[in-house]
Amino acid sequence: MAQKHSTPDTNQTDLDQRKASILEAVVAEHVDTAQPVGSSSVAQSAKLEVSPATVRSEMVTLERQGYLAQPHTSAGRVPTDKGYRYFVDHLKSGKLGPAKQQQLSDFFATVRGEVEDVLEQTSMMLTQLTNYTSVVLGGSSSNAPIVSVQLVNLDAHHQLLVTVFSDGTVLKHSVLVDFEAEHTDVAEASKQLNALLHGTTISDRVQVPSRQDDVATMVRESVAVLHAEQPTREGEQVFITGSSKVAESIDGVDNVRNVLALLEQELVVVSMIEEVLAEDVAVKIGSENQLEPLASCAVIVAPVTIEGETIGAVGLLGPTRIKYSELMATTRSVSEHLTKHFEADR
Amino acid sequence: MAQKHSTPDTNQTDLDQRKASILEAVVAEHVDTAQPVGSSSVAQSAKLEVSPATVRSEMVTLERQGYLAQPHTSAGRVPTDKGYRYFVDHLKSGKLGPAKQQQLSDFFATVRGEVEDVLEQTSMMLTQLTNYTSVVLGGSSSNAPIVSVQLVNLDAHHQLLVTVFSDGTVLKHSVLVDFEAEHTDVAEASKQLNALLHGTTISDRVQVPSRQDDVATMVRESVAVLHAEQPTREGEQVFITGSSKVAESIDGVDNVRNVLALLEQELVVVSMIEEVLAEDVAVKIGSENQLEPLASCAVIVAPVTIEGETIGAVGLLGPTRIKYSELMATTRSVSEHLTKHFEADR
DNA sequence: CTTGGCACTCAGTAGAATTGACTGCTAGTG
DNA sequence: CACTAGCAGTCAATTCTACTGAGTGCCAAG
Repeated sequence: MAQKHSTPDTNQTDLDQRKASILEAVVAEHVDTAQPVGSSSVAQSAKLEVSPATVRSEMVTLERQGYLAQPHTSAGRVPTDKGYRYFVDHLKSGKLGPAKQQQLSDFFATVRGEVEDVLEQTSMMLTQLTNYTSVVLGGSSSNAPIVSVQLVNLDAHHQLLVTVFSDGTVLKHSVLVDFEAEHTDVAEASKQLNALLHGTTISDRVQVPSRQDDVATMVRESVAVLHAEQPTREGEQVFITGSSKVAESIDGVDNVRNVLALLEQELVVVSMIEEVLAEDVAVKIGSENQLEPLASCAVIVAPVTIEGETIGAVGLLGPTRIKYSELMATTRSVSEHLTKHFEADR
Repeated sequence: MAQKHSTPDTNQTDLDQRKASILEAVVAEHVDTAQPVGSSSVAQSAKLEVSPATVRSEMVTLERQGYLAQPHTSAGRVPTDKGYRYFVDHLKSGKLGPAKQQQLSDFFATVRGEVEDVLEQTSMMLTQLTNYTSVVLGGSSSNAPIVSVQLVNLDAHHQLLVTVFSDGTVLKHSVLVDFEAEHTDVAEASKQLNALLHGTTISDRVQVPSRQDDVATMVRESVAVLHAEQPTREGEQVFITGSSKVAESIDGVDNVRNVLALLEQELVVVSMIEEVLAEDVAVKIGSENQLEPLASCAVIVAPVTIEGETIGAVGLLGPTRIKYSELMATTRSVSEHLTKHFEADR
């Protein structure tokens, strides 16, 4: 069998040179026009000098193999998710246009301020640059050691616990007590808390005093409320920009609604991004996404690392019909810039 | 002239009893069906027992006066913005269904945590309750006096200034110095800052030491960076929930996009809400909104006050075609609950 | 002033005819 | 055997036509 046909019919991961070119041409044109593309236009555009008829027969096998699909009999072909996947996998990493490269450099040269602000502005910039929805993730603080803890009196029954972590994150929690707290006691509790917690992380457990006086009570309360932080992944920072772009790039009102609803659930977004990162895959196409509403979307993600450790991520969300090469380059570049930016800060 | 016609033709603010009923009926049915409403259905639904023909002639004058409009000759009538305005102005304040009332009470009975969290959850609840986009605004911190200031060492050149305000707001700023800061110096600077700033507000100007030693420099830097906060309205908290509802309630992809884009610019939203509050009007209908993209939207806003002072706002955004009575009651109720909630905290 | 009646208007719908961009197939060619 | 030209077939999209029906404006009579 395999000798009879020059192209074996098993599910192979590599395609004929010509088939690959045809697939590439189909992707390119469909990304461009949003229309199904026919054999004749492929025959013209692809480097191969063959007749439309030949292209057609190739497309038939590409369709059988699942790389292309036909909306209906008399229409042209459209890439399937698998088709895009092949295209992406065999993409030689494109580079960024010099104009955009410049724009990026300029941005990172001028941006400054708190980490949150930088991340948010990066997200905005990315949206503006690509015209798609952008997601930027900042790492959770739960691993950083505590640098300072302070209990502040708001009123007699009402204290505020302010915790500063070594990475600059600040967390606040209110602490309520059922006695009238003296200023001096609050100060003392603050001191003890510092001694107790300095250098520990939020997941470390510490020995709290069991005495029943006011100071000890406040210390116990404070530690408890801080440790309660753990399970809820507070401190994860998510910046989603350009949700409105969903409305113009995704079609179908229902789709738009579902994707927007999804974006509103930030936790879902975070876990989605993390899943993608964990698999060390930078692109998820259509149904490759676990989340049903994203069946018509493509997600591009790149990690932000410091000293080899992933501390965040940069993501883009668009329809499957996007310029993968360009957007992947952009995303990669932004993540690299961010990495460099944070390393310079240390 | 005025004697001949019982209804003078000048632009009066009050309508004939019967015209009012007709307008009301048109609004009611159009809100319900989203369709233009015809004379006969009005004749049936309105309390008045008149023939469709009579209704028709009344509708002609209502249209001439600008309360109604016809999409095209052979269609029914649709309320104009002015029509809705009249309807809203003459609405006797409706009340909330007992089910929703219960739901609200339950929510506020169980909600707790930081102010931000309460506001955010309120926004979510409001969206869930109404199925429209909800905006909740928390007051700016710039007016609250400072309770505590602390300078924390992150590394040698890198300090973090943590400021706590009497209302529980916490602000952080990084402070960079070009010398290696001693731990003891940082502690001393922290102490001086506290002495200097405790009790002042962010807009108060204070005397800073002019000495050139390390401690004084850090103090100066810190005060400067804190006071720089002023112009940018940091500390305003905006919680926008249910943006995805825009996609289902507003029609026209372009409209959806524009409204979403607007919501993304939080500053714009804030100023919009503030404008509405300043005029002490709770509802803006269609073109009454200054912002062009909102021409097909209605905005309902209610203030949240503590001791007579406005510290925030609760808002709803939907199409002009909404149940004003119910939603206004809901918004009012939520704002009252919030007000009570925060007063109880004091 | 109100009403029933009537002619008129016009968006929306349904069906038929047409178009045109495709394909799949087949027979022919180097 | 790979390729191609040509042709018949398919089917969404478009256009046209006729029709329907909700709703109006107007008028004449009560």
